[in-house]
Amino acid sequence: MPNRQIVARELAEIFKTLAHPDRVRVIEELASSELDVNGLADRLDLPGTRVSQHLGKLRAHRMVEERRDGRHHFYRLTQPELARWIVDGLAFVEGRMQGVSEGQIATVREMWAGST
Amino acid sequence: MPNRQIVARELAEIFKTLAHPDRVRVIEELASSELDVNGLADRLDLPGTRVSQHLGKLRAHRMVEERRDGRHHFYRLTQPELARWIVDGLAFVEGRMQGVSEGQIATVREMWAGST
DNA sequence: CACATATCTTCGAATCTTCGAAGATGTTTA
DNA sequence: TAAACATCTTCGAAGATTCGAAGATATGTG
Repeated sequence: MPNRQIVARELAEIFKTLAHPDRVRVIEELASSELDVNGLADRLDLPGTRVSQHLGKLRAHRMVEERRDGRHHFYRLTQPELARWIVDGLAFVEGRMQGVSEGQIATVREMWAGST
Repeated sequence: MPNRQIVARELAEIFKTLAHPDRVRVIEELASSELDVNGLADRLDLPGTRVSQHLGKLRAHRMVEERRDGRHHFYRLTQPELARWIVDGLAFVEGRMQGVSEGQIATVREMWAGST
């Protein structure tokens, strides 16, 4: 009856998949629009090759889906609610951050969670 | 104006802290009751020394708080809502698991989320 | 005080992750 | 077809994580 353990293992896999700042940012970008690798690389100011590697991991865990159009590979969230859930996790960030006020966190929360 | 990056970094820290099945289980145990290290070790069937190491990491990230009574160190969640948020993450587990039906996941969800 | 109990910390090996560089694949353009 | 473009995969070094074992602390007990 080790269901709890199996579920805990799966949850830990999800957390591991999200446990990199670049991947968090990728997901938050994809929350608002489908983008290709270079589109993401531009917005996040990261080398395209690195974005590709992160997408490979997100793809392996079925967190993103790919649509190819010519030489472009467009990505979108498999489950868009994932982005919202991550933003909800900000509740556990507040009070842990040096040099960033709660107001600033609220601003980011709105940018990400937001309709803006 | 790299607030988004700072916030992404903090979120990734949280995910990293949760990115181990034992720590997920520790948090879900603490959701229902305060426990000492051996109490956790018994319930999770893990060596106490390992539980202690995991608690050390959770403590470092202020996810648990310690109360000492004699030689016992009792732990509880700093923010009990954390356990609920983790359970909400199960929404992103379903469909990814081999050998465990959705009914079984639902059962675990109830055990953890639940009033039981 | 000596001893047992409860927990923490340190150490080191095995394993995993990250990241840039280089090479492979597929697509469009000239 | 050659060249440019977009992306993926592989490789290897540097760094981080995990885990048991051993040693350090602190608190009760006889």
